[in-house]
Amino acid sequence: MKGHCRFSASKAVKAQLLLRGKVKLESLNIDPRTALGLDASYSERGGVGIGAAVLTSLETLEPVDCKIYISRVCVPYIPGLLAFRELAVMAPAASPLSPKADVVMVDGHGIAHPRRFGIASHVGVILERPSIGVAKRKLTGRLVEEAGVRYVVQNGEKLAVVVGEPPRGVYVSPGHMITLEEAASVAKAAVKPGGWMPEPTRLADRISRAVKTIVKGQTLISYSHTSLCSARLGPGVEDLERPLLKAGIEVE
DNA sequence: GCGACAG
DNA sequence: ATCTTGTCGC
Repeated sequence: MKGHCRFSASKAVKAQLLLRGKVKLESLNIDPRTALGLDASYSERGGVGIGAAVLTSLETLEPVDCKIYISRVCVPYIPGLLAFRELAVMAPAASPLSPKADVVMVDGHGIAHPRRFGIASHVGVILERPSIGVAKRKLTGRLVEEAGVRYVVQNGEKLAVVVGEPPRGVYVSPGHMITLEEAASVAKAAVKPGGWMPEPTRLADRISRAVKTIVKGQTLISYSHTSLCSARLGPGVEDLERPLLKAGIEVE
């Protein structure tokens, strides 16, 4: 039987309004050497979510460690409330690695959000780590160009910097414990030559998608970085242990 | 009422 | 984000 899913959008909004008071946008004050890239994929028919956290060197832009968390999901996607859907699988994947990361980079917006509390801010506050939002599309605000730099602006506030040329570009906004300028600088430096997405979130995206094929019962042909990963399983997906082990992914 | 709408 | 066939381009 499918478990009940209770989710109140109005209560979620209230939680955001409460938690956003914790956000600090002060300077990072260091040169970050590692970033933890976060993303999630879903096997919708099974109602299963896959959260991936990839610790990435900002010197080499190569992955150095990876955690996967898989669980049933039931919260719907509602624009502005993305975090409530993704955090359930993203946070458990991220917590063991976040102490080792200088900054957390999340697929989605930071303060470039209607209530200034996108998923990257939410993650930063929860993990108490500096965080950056990297989104492929704009959620709120308008585009303004200033001195050759394009910003997302709302109510006179600069919320995000556009890195690259959309749709082959990303909107970068601070999540927590970092400034807009620093967030943009870190994200830009994490884009490989010829690439358009910063490596930490790009790697998290690729790995979570690779694991999704296993969840769907398909065979993972080969993806070199999955061997770096270890997975943990939430309630209701214990039957995935075999296929994951067979694909070379350690299960804790 | 209308347009916009991360993943 | 996911689903999904063929199709267009490097």
